[in-house]
Amino acid sequence: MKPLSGRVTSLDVAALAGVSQSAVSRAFTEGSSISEAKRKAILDAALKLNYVPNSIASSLTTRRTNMVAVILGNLDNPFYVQVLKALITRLQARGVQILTFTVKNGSNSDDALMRVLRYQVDGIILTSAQLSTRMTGICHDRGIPIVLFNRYIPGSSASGVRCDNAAGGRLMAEALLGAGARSFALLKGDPNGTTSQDRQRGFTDCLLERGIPPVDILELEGQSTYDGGHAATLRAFLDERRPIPDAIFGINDIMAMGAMDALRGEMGVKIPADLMVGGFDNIDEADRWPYRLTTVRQPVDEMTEEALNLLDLDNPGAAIQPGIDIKVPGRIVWRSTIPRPVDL
Amino acid sequence: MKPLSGRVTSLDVAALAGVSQSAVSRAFTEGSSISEAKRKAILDAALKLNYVPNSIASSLTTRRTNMVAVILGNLDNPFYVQVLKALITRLQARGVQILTFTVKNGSNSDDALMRVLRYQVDGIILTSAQLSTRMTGICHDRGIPIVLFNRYIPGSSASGVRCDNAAGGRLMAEALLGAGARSFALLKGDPNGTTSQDRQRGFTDCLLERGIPPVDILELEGQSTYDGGHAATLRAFLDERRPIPDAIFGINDIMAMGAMDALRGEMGVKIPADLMVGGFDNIDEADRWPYRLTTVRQPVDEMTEEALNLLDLDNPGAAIQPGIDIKVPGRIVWRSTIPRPVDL
DNA sequence: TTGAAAGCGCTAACAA
DNA sequence: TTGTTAGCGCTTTCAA
Repeated sequence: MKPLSGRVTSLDVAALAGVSQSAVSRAFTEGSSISEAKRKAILDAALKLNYVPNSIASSLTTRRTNMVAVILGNLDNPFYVQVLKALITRLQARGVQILTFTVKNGSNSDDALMRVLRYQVDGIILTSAQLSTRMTGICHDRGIPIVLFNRYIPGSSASGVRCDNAAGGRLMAEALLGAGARSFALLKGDPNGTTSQDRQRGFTDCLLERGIPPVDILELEGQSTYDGGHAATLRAFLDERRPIPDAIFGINDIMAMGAMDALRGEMGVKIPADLMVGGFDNIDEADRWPYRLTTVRQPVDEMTEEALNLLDLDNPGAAIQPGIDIKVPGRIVWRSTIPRPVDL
Repeated sequence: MKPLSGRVTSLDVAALAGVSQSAVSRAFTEGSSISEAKRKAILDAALKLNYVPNSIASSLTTRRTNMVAVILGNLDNPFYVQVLKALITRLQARGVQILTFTVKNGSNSDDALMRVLRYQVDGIILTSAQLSTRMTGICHDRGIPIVLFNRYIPGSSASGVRCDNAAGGRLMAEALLGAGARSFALLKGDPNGTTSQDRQRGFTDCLLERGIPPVDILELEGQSTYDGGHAATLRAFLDERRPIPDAIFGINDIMAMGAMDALRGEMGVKIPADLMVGGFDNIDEADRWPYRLTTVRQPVDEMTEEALNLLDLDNPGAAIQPGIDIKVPGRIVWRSTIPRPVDL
């Protein structure tokens, strides 16, 4: 009895093993009551027929797909690759499948969300873009937990985890001030992202509080990308011939790296001698020889862990908690782009 | 009639719109015969109820999930991130969902494949690891096309796309010879990957043919990672004090970058004055100021395009073609780690 | 163009 | 511990 072309179902296995179809189902379900002998016979038959249980079919009855959607903005930023990796690792370990989506940064994720909903995912992790209240509503009605990663929707009840971005921005301001900087450039990121906004705000607020006049904080649009950071730096200091400040803060590492390459590669600026630079994220590249970037570390592992906790995949039925907003603190990783204060 | 908690089905919509359930199904199916009036009424009702069609349920009857599995080895290599990005973009544009998997490099992907098969994916793209003939068989029996990306299984009938890695290796050997190199180091990658093997073979074969004695080709194990390339370089030239050769070829860019950082950062070697370096892949980072790496470009767009063609998602029923193996040529991208021959 | 009815492959009561 | 039976939410004949 060779496996016929196409599909082998539990019925085929049942027939070969001489049991009922439900017995087959039980043999493949953890903790189902079935005798060892029968299970073994069924597994044998299944192997012989190359039977693979159909999760799609079982999802229909169990109302669980064991799939989670991960919606990402920007895979050009290594930080989010790192996040994706961490999520995949954790989710895979739990036997959960990952439906991956990308959404252009700043654009609305409603479409992506709608498509994902059709697949009856058990949960959604969103690292990108806007989320309409209508969508939050739909997910809520359907009992699908949705977790925002490094993002929050002001006034929404969606849960999320994020780095304490504002505090991180302040940390960097303090670090730079402590190292003696008095004039600054701020490489800003995606204007729609709360993440960028918070870091920027924390940074400038702190500077202002410490008496730095607004004129001494030059704001540059870096688009959150390497190329954006590179281009903005060139434009400001080469094309527009603005004076080089004491320090530049890239709202994320990848922009800071773009700035560094522009500064050193095209303008011969020495870092940190001529100018200090600070980043945010602590991506792997920040530790490499060309950069050795002092930055604010985001604890990816803790953050992804918390995100999955919020998803609470083990408690399907559980009423979705109203907007829990977890803020994980970042901390400075000292490397060589900012002289470290000796007072430690 | 507010949307009840939980699930709204086509039946609910049918009730509200005053039509049969099958009419609702038709309203949501392209090219189904249904009157415009009815369709509009149904769509209205659906909107009112926040109805989202259940793809899981429809997959059961149509036998198509519109999901494709992408199995990846190594997201630490930016090249594969680029591949993933390209695949996501293309697949998403066609309305296909992506089930993402990672498999430890060199390990067997059977488990991942089995899990994926349960989800009745319409196709599989595999960039990683081994693939047992049993698995190829199962996929074949079930009519699931499987495409190997930059990999092939010698003697298997699985289709695939790859860069002409051997030819690329030769290209680099020629480039280095042309620039005057006579002694070499070869940073090898994953010993189980055909990709690495082919590049290495092409490289050494060419060198040998051109009269370079084997003693002048030092082989280093770089594990296909930045850290691996970095460490192997340090070990060979710093710890073991081997003489620095004229040139080093990193089987992929990320290893070459690791080597460059080790050479310049820890040993003060000048590139290309003291030693030339060649890479393979042409990842974005290779073009950046600290590296400006001369490398063999893999045409990611063409390759992913071809991969999807092989998948042939539009012809579900079509008998799976027997092992088509597409080889796309790479070409040298000249930058500054190898002096460019003037004879052009 | 429409609706009724029969499944798709599985799980989950319910009896035995 | 088992088998029987009734769905899960949809698509798809088949008649009307």
